[in-house]
Amino acid sequence: MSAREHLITAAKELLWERGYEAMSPRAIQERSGAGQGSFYHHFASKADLATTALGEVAAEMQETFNAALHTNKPPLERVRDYLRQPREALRGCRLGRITQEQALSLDPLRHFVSSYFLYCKQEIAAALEQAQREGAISATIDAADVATTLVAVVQGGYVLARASQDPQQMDQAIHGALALLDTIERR
Amino acid sequence: MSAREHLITAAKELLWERGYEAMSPRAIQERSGAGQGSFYHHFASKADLATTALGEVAAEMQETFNAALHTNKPPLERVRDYLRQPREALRGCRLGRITQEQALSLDPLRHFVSSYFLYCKQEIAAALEQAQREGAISATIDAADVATTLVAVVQGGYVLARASQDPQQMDQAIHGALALLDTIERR
DNA sequence: GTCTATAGCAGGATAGAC
DNA sequence: GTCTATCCTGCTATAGAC
Repeated sequence: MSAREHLITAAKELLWERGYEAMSPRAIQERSGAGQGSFYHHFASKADLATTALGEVAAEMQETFNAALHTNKPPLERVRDYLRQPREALRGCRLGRITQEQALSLDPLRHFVSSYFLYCKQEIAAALEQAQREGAISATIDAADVATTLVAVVQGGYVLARASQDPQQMDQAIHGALALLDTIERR
Repeated sequence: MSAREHLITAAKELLWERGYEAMSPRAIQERSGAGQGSFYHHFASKADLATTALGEVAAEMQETFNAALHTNKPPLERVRDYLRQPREALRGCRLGRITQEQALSLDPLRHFVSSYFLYCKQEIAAALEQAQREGAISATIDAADVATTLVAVVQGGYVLARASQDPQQMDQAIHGALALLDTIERR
């Protein structure tokens, strides 16, 4: 692996562990094994490296999301699969965390985050609409609203888990959402 | 208002706007109109001032929460009132934001946040249980799980709103939650 | 209680040699 | 491409006068 790739890998780790502001070029260099010279040879700035790193993170997260939502299962089951995906609740969301940082003002970074959430919401809404057409769930609910709610539950689950330093908070939030989903199902 | 109070007020504002790490003693002094001397005369450190400030914030937020939940309305309606409370979605949650900061390792700060969420969850769960006893909602759902889900929706709503810089994301998440709540209601 | 001066350190980046 | 040395700035806090 080249120095450039080592730097990106280190940045992805540190963005998750500490966030953008708290990720110093020094720390990136130490973790990657690359020196100052390599850093500023391959990237114009810390923001530049972070953009590359977060882009990779966004791509990975979208793939993970698709693994749950793009299967041959019935649509409502695919939504449940998304909710039930394993998550490292205490580490927080790799994209959502940017949301609470000054770095949110860096447009390229924010773009990755908002695009990811938009994608999740749209795919979940599409699945819910399909479930409605198939008569699996109530036709009166607003699929887009509920899709947003479900994505919010996951993000909120991270917040609650970190606040109490208890990963079960995420599980509880997810279980509650699954229970509510069961209720709109027609049997 | 004394210099001490000016400092606390400024810290509360800056904690909301920028978070703990990005809130410099300099900025607090400038906004409060107090000098270095006053700062370190009244508080031992930035962490000390932040603890005092966040304690006041937590108290205010609990009061706001109680305004919705502690009324004479039917329990399910009180839960809805909580969800429908006005929120400045783009500014984020004054307590939830700490969750994504290094400052989470400062135990006094984290305590305010986790206590607040615990309180909200318990009160909402109690209201849902009362609704169950009154036969207003399905008796089969787990009130504690759903209470956690609802608190998570609000926190997630902040995340989504900030990510897209669109306060409507919060409204959408809340609407979806209200729609799901309607579904568990017995009519 | 409040002021000014100052210290020590880390962040982010540049320069120029190799 | 990578290294070391160096720069400037701002953060957090202390010192000591008033």
